[in-house]
Amino acid sequence: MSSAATPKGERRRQALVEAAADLLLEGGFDAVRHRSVATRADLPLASTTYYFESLDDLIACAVERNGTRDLAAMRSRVGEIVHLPRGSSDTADLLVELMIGPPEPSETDRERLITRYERFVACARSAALRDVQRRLKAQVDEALADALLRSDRDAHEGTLRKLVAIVDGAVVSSLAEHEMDPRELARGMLSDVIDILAPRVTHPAAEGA
Amino acid sequence: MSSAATPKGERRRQALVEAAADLLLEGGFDAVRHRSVATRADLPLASTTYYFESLDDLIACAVERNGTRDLAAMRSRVGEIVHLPRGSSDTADLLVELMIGPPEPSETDRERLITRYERFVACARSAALRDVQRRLKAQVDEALADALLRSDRDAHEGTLRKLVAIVDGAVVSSLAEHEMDPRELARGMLSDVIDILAPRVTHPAAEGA
Amino acid sequence: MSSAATPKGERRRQALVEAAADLLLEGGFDAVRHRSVATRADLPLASTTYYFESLDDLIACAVERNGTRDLAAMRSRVGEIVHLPRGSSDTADLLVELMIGPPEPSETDRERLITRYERFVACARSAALRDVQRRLKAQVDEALADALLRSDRDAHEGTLRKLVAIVDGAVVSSLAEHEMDPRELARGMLSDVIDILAPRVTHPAAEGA
Amino acid sequence: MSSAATPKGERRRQALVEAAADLLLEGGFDAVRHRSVATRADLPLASTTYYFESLDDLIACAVERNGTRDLAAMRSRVGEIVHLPRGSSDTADLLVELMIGPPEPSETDRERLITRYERFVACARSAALRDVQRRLKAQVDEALADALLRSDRDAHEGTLRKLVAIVDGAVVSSLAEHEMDPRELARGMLSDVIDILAPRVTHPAAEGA
DNA sequence: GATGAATGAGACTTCATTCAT
DNA sequence: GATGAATGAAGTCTCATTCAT
Repeated sequence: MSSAATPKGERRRQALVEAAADLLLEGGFDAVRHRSVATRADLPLASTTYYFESLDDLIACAVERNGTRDLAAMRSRVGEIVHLPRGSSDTADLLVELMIGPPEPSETDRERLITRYERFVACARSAALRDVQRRLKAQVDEALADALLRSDRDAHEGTLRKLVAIVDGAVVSSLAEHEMDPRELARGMLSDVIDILAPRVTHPAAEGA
Repeated sequence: MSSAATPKGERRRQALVEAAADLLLEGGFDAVRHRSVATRADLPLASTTYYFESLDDLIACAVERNGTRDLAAMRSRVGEIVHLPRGSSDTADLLVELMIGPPEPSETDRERLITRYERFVACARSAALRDVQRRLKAQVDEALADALLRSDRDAHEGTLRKLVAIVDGAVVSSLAEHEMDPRELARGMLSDVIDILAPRVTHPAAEGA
Repeated sequence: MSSAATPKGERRRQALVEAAADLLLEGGFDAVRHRSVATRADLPLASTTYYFESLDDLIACAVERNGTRDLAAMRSRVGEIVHLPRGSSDTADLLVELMIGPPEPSETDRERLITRYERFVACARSAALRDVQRRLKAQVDEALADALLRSDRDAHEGTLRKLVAIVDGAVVSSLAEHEMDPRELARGMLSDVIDILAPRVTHPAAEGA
Repeated sequence: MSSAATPKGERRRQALVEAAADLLLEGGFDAVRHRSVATRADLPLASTTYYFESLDDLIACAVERNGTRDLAAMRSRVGEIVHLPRGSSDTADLLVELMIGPPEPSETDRERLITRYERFVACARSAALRDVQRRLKAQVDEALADALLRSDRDAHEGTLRKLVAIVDGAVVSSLAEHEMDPRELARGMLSDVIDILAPRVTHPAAEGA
């Protein structure tokens, strides 16, 4: 039996989380309802309250799921990049690549991005989501540090945080302007700063060269 | 009679927008309902559908109102600052002061900040809000440029945009961590970058000195 | 227009109260639900929450309605009795007649009686019902005093209260024994006591004779 | 092992009855649910339907349990009273003491009282509860007769029943008026009647003295 | 122009009971 | 024998919107 590893109950619970997470991506928080989740998961309506204390509880799980997916996507991008970038513009590219994803994003990619910042902002009014986010943030920070500070352990973590903030700010700006590509915006914003800061971050040797 | 200029209908419409904007600040989008708005404005329930095509329409107006309030607050802070900052850390202080507001913020200040980023993010799924935001953004950018590029018209607008992005990114991060002060976070992130970029932005003479 | 006296809204509200009151009679508190009331009144489900703050509110109104009906029935029995009873057993008969109703009671009569004591007991756990009951009790006491102390204003009200308590106690006992007629039980219990007390209550002259 | 006498199944069954009886005291019939009972008894949810045909069945058992507790409390009060009361007011005191309990009642005492009359009234609509009540009533009557007619076997049982009815009626009245003490009310109501009836009931000799 | 009245749709949740194990 | 899992039915209540006046 292939399901031996995960008992049926847990599988169903996860199906609901998955369904809720998908709805979250597609339609935001307002799209997550007992009914919509149950229908999407092809499970009875009452299963949503059977497996979760409340809808807020289910939503928190879905948010975490999407955060984890987001993180996994980021990590898989880290894995795909074998060689560290040499020049400064490559550093911008790399960070953008990791945080935002590939160019010519699919609709899903865009939704994933929107959902990430919806999550950040939703934390402002929800203690439960703040808990979720705290856990996620630690892992994301670690993944990014792994990828970008790998070759230079002395580089300021603080500098990385600034670059991340620039990207976050760029993306948030781009969300409000449909026609603007968040990658381009973020890349443009990063480049100048990186020209000055990044060498010290990732390529101390490059400066000496 | 001061109300002679604005006919009753318009005054009522504005009262509803005002009420909805307040609710938006206090409780986010979910708090804005026909009934809650009408009650808050002390007007009949049906007036909310009489003066607005739909709840979404009313919400869009309320979002714009809050954006305008936010902008006005920013402008009034610009007016309060007589002397331009001298050093680089002052530039960070100034930008933070303008974008985030005074230290030891009131609950209202915090709500205003949350609401701003809720607005940004909500634009991602609402074309109507994007329209609103486009109009607002132009004015905010102008106000910030006025204040910060006043003494150096040649300075890159692009650089200002980067600094703004850093603050936006910092604030978005801080929303998810209740205990973290967005001002401190933003100031810290700005300072290093400004050490390098800002002199060219606001104080070209300072470098020569 | 025959409805000029009571506007439509009020008529509907009353129809709901009436429906709820009937359900209360027929099935007790558990039978009063939004759906059952709306169906019975042949009105939309949402009307129950439109006209009443909550189901408890509606129930309180229905309880009051039944109390008022009960009182009206009692008063009409007072009206039917032209001559005061002469002898002691007549006093028992009279009180029983007034408080319990005619012999060979219809099913409705029995339900009315049950509902009365359900009301008393429900007050123990519901402050809202206590308020209702306070109002009703005053009127019932007055009606009974009117009927029984009419000819002897000096008679102790306290004595009447004791007789009422005996009837109440008798009825409560009879509720638990289907086969026992509350009238018989109450009458039997009253007679002995009345032999001694009642003359002083209603027929002081009789003693002198 | 004290539990050897009662097999596990029976012990669990009783634990459920106990839990349901407690809930009945604390919150009335509405508080008794499969889930609340199981949780309170710290037993699996399904045990409630495993050991009982239905919730109504479980409730009937709980009602009986509370009736038995009530009876036991009454009997223990009988046991505490060594000397019979001398005067008539003592008879009122005694009956009140036995039926209602000690002055300055605890919250639990009050709940016990409420629950007793909830039981009486609930019988009106439930044949199952009437069966329960029939059994209980016989025992209560016997206990009261034991205590009050002990010294005078010839005294009318009917008279006792009247006194009991007065107390029942007084308590039912007091349930609807939170601020009124059922003991005071019952005592007041009894005293006059007892002045006349009670001597013949409990102390024929006392009169001669 | 304005609004009180109204309601269909759907929200979240509870719960008695069944059933496979 | 026991129980974890499950769910259909129904509960209370909210709400955007319509419409007659």
